[in-house]
Amino acid sequence: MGVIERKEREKELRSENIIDAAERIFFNKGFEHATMNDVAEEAELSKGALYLYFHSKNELCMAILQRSLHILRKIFVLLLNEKNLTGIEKFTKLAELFITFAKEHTNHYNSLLSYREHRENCPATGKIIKSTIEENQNINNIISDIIKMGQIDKTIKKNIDADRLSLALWGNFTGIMPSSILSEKVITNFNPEDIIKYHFELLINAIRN
Amino acid sequence: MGVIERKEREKELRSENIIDAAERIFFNKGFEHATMNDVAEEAELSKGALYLYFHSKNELCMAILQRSLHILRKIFVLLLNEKNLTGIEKFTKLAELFITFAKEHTNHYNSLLSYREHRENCPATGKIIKSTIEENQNINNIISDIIKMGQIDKTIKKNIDADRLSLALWGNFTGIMPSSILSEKVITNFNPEDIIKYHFELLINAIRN
DNA sequence: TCACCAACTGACCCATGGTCATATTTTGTC
DNA sequence: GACAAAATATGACCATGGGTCAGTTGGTGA
Repeated sequence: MGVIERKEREKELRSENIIDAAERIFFNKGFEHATMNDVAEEAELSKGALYLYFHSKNELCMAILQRSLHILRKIFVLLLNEKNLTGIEKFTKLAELFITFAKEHTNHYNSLLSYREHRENCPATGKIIKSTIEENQNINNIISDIIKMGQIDKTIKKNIDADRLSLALWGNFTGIMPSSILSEKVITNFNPEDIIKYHFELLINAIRN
Repeated sequence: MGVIERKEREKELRSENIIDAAERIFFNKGFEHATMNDVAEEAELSKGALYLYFHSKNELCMAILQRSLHILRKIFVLLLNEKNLTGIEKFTKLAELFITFAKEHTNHYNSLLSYREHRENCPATGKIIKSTIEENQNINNIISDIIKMGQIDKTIKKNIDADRLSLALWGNFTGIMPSSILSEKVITNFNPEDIIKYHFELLINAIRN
């Protein structure tokens, strides 16, 4: 009797459906202006039911953020496993992929930037928070691994600290600059893409063997 | 009769007092958990009075953020005007100063990271938003100028794009990584300081003449 | 002394996150 | 099929807090 298993699957499905609905609502109205009633309606559930699956509005948001990280990780994994590319070539492609991600998954990219805002209001013990941290860690490891591959195939200098550099890059990727301050046209004519690419160029020069 | 002038001064003073109170409350309770009633009480005013000086809670927050930028700018101006330092030396000191700022003005530093959150809910026409953008622009110009000084005194490569590099650095400084994701002990043993310093090291290698 | 006006007050409005007693559906048992 | 127990869902309700506004206060200038 796979009743329990089926129920578990259904519960998982409901949860995913709620996140789907939340994405549509949050991405459309913005986190602050979207209400839990909106989400409930979109999910074809009552508000109370939402709270059977998520502790709070913030946690629901973290679930979306986790998805964003998941998408990005999958993209990076593809790069990591690609044959016929040297380490430094993969490293170069990182910037490109990230820009593509920001362009093609703009809403998800933006969700990453509100990590702080939502994270603070979620208990650290939750499953969602844990997955989020795990995804994040994975992404850093992938970047780090790409650098290390470059050191093995001798296209990246041996003395580069792969772990530190990967963290620095990640910080740069998710810096608030690209999407907010920079997008104030008043401030600059450069677009975020420009800046990220230029920054990468300099780093590549610094680490190339 | 300087009555009008005096009144203007007093109004300005009130405004500053409110921001003082708001800092004490927001920095203590956190933006989300602090209420306008708290701020009003701390400022020894009624809630209604706050709204004579600031359009919204978010705008009050932007006023704090503007102060943060102002503090940081003053620090950077000192560096810019320092004699007896070459361009590359000043550039090197930028990282140090920023880390010091983050350590000694942690609350103000954190306020910078919530730019997006508050910015979205403020009309672009407001005086506070304008000053914020201006301070931001100034800081970018200072960083850019430091790089250009290095190019003049030949300690920094001629072909470095000062404007783009300054924006990339600013993005890195205000990335969400340092204070949030990185501070999850689970993820890494490095502290933000480490990462920023290492990143700078690489860049310095790349741009040094 | 008085009219005026800017500064200020705080009771009030209302939107919304979150709760909970109740209702509905599903499941297991006989 | 009947029925109790458990799981799931409902939506009226509550508390909170951002924001408003009719009314008060007190300084100013005539």
